[in-house]
Amino acid sequence: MAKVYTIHDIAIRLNISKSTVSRALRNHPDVSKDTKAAVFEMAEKLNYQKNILASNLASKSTNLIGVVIPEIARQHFFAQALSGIQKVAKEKGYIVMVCQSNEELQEEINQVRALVNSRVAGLLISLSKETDTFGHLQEALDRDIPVVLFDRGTDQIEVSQVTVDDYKGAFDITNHLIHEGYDNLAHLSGPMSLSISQKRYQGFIDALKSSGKNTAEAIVYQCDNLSLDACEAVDRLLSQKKKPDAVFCMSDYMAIQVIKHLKDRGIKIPEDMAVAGFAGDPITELMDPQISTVEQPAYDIGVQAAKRLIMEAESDDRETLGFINRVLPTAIIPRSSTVKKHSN
Amino acid sequence: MAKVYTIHDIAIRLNISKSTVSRALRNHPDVSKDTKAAVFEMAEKLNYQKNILASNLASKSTNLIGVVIPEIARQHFFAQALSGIQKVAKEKGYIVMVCQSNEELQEEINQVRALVNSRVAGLLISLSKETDTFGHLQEALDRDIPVVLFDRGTDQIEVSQVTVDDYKGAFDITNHLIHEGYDNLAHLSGPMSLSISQKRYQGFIDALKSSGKNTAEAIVYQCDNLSLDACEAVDRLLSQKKKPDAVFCMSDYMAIQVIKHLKDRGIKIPEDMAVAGFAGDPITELMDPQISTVEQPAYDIGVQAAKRLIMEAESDDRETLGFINRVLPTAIIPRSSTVKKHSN
DNA sequence: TTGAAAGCGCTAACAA
DNA sequence: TTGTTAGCGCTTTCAA
Repeated sequence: MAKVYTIHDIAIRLNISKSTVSRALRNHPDVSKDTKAAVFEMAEKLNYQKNILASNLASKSTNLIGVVIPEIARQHFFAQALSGIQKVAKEKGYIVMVCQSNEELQEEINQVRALVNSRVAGLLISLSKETDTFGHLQEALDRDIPVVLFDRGTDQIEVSQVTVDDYKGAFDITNHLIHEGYDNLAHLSGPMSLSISQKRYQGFIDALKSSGKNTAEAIVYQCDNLSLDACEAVDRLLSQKKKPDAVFCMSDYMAIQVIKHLKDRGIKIPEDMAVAGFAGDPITELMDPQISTVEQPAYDIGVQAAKRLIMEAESDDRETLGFINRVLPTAIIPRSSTVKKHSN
Repeated sequence: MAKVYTIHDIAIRLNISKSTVSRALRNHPDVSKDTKAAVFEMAEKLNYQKNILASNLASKSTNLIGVVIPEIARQHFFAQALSGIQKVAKEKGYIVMVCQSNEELQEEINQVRALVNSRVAGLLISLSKETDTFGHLQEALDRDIPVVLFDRGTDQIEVSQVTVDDYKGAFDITNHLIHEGYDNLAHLSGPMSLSISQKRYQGFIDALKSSGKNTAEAIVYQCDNLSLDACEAVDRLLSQKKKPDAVFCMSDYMAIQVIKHLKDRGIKIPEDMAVAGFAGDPITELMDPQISTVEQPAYDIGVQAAKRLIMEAESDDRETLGFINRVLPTAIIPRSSTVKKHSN
């Protein structure tokens, strides 16, 4: 096993003190150019690598950012956001630790605790669908660890948040449906515990209202389980007395599944039923038909959330820094799953 | 800011020594039941959380597992494998740090270095497509940090590996194509720097051979860029003098894109051209047509790789432990993208 | 500009 | 079974 050198080894060899080596390595201004040069050279020569544990322990701070997301599989959004986070983290010299809550509150709590115990510099969290209590976040804040919520936020606790305009996205895509001539709209919503579900639902409802539709009759099927049983959902849609001619799904993955089941039953899309999703997953463009969706700036959400977190982590006056609540724009992408071929 | 208690605080309050508290907390056998109870009670009362940095520094070991994967977006496989890793890690009390290399060698090196500097207990790596040098892995090994390669391995360095039977999967799916009556097969391979590309390619070739086909004529289009330009690939396929009637793509994502472009040109699948993928991404089942693919035990790869890594990390005699080279089975899933409706 | 010394919070001999 | 002591490798006063 290769010997691991420490600042002590460098100090001995250079006949200077540990402290000077430590300073030199961190590019402290109070170290002469020559000493620095010598230290760096020796460090290079010995292939010295700073012991981060010791460094963090002594300085009482880490360069770790903890990220907790619900689930990474099947969610292109989170993969993208993560890339954004990692890009910023890298630029600023932080290391990212990613954990999944699997949409479970208890797991989210465990992960946050573990991260807090690892003395992370800050926490980036997208809430699980079960999260209706926020003590675990408060614990982090109490320990002076900043928390920034991204995509899935809440107004139950005061922290910075970077989200997307879910309401407007839903409103716009619903409007698009209406303008395409669909008359009897349905919505497959997510669990109402999630703020994004609520906002998308509200956007849907308000778009109906603003077009003078009777929202009482609007068909809404709430899928508490995000990986819905599309088969059942489709059954429900088709068994309505007044069959819907368009359905707005709260996620792209839902839309994909719904489309499959509709096609299996010989239902033409969009002629017999239009289907729209939400998220802007690139896969929607590769489907047949291509799926209309609401694009989210996933990467950018990650970037902004991470930037803000680091700003809060490095601030010496968090009090006056306050919190931000950034809402990034969404954009609808109309495609053939909602646009009839000869309908214009 | 909430006060953070240490073992010192507990010791003072209980009028015992720090060491006893430390032992009690770790459930050391040499501590009386009563003392333990008292310590745990006080720890609970003060909401004591062990400082992992200090603990790790003193014990010269961490409970961190570093994972480096090429890219998480668009790769259901890695998301799944990650879940398997996290499950095992959690069971055994480890924390997982995930990094992406973005298929770049330099980035992979950086991540490995960062992880090594964080004194991880072990490294789980799936090589980037550019990785053709292994000094960074050797550095980790030299520091006595075990490395286990998963999915994307190499025989250039001696470490444990958990992979999948890429060769057989490719062989079987090609055979399936042949048995379905396709005659002129093409293969869209990945970069040959990747062992998985090589093996899948070889499986394809050998299956042709074993059926007495002329492999010299086999159409192979190598996509060095994993996110291939499907449009171009399809062009190439269609411009062959002897147009292929089936194409085996080295990934599901490739297959999805190829299918889209074929359909755009009015080519019927599988009548005019059959398309098969590789990976077993659940999305393949939701596509139209459903895509034949080769299933990989993604979650299980993660589980096995993590178990092995932890075994190596916790072993006090790595020498005699040696290395393993576990190859998990693949299974082909024939679906309608390769099975003609009335073809049996 | 440099060094000495104390200490971050914990673990781990060694003694008692 | 418990306490004492000495670190782990670094940062950070305080003095020089």
